[in-house]
Amino acid sequence: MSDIRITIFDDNKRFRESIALLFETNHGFEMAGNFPDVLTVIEDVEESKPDVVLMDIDMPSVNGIAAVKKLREKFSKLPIIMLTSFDEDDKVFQSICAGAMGYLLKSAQPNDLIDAVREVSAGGAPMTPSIARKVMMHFQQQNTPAPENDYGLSDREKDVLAELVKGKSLKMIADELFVSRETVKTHVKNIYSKLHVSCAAEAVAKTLNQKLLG
Amino acid sequence: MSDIRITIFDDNKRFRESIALLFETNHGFEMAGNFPDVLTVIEDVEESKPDVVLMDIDMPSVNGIAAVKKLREKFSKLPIIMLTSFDEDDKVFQSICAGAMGYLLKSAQPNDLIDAVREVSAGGAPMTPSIARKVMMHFQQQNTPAPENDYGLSDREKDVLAELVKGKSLKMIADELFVSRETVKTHVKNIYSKLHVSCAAEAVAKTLNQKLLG
DNA sequence: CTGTCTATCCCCCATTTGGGGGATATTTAG
DNA sequence: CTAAATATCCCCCAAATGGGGGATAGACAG
Repeated sequence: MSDIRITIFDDNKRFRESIALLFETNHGFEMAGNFPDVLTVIEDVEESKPDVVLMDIDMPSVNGIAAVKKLREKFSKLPIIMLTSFDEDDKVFQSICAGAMGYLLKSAQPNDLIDAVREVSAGGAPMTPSIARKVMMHFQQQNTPAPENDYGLSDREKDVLAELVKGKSLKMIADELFVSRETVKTHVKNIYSKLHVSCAAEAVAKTLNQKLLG
Repeated sequence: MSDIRITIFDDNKRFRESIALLFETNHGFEMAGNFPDVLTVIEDVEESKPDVVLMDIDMPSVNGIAAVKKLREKFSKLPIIMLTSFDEDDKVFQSICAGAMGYLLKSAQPNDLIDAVREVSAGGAPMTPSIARKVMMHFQQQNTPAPENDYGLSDREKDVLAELVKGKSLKMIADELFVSRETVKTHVKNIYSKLHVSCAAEAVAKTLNQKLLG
């Protein structure tokens, strides 16, 4: 097994040097590159050909999150670990969405860093427990149907709404549900009134955005 | 600091006993309950009052995922760690969506189990690296706009589509964009044709479901 | 029993939508 | 330069939508 090649982007020279020292004195790792900014991040990565990128989240001038986005577009599978001094929720989430696979505090122990790099290059996603929990919570929220927030829609109204979401016309819905078009129309009117919307498109948008249906 | 109380649900008696032994012989832990099935999971948890629940994902009769859902509804903050013999993607995802906070293989080392319980009760989300990665990937997909999948919509068409998603009528869109209603209509026609849909509601559904707009 | 909620149906009718034609100007690509 | 996209606008017209009104029957609660 060949060494894991690491490229780091961080504006702090001291920190870059400690990292370089850390990985060069450990077997199985090799520094590939070492840059103070992300102005030419794509080229830097192309030339240094790292297996793992370490990216400072807070850099003056161009910020690390934007750099992650760029890298993700160009190198879709390159593992990136974000480094930050503080536990800043917002930025961490933005990084994750931008495509970073891991997230660590700079204050982490050298051993944790080493483990994280190993883990990410083996297909894992190293992160601090508190971040992991936040990601999970967010994930759950996104994937659960409605809590109790159905605006008091009746079962039948939900049936109709489900068909509306599929793009069906009143007539098609009437056929699907074996009732007259007029009945569907009444349900639709009531749905609009309960959801406080005034047309099908808006109802569909609200339904999907708020995950009103299971 | 008081002990961390643990309740386990697993149909395998041997396994339950090993777990009990493991936690009883380690300082800082205490077995609260020990059940072979989840038939009365709510009552079991109410009575044993655990800080952490260990739940086998594959149990005969009633399955562990459904049990997690029930628990999550009743005890919204109780940390649950899923245990499984194999790395079954589907079930793991279902568990996560159901509200489990952690996920481990039964073949994990005793030490890992202990760490996981500590971590989850401290607000973390212990899971194997490969699961962490999958969660992250899924998370990213859900939170990124469209890759290249915009069906060849032009910029202007995206503008119009964005207004449609807001539930605006053709006339309103025309005013928003300072063009005539006819222009909007043409754009809408082209959008329908590019998205292969035939009405506003369907276009909105497709747009939101596939996150076609940033 | 009475009232409310729900699902079902009906009518009228103005407005909107969507499908079918075109047309022109500008920009982009080959 | 020529062709393809793109953005803008126009007309016709059938069909659908949405807003208003009202009605009946069953279920369920107080």
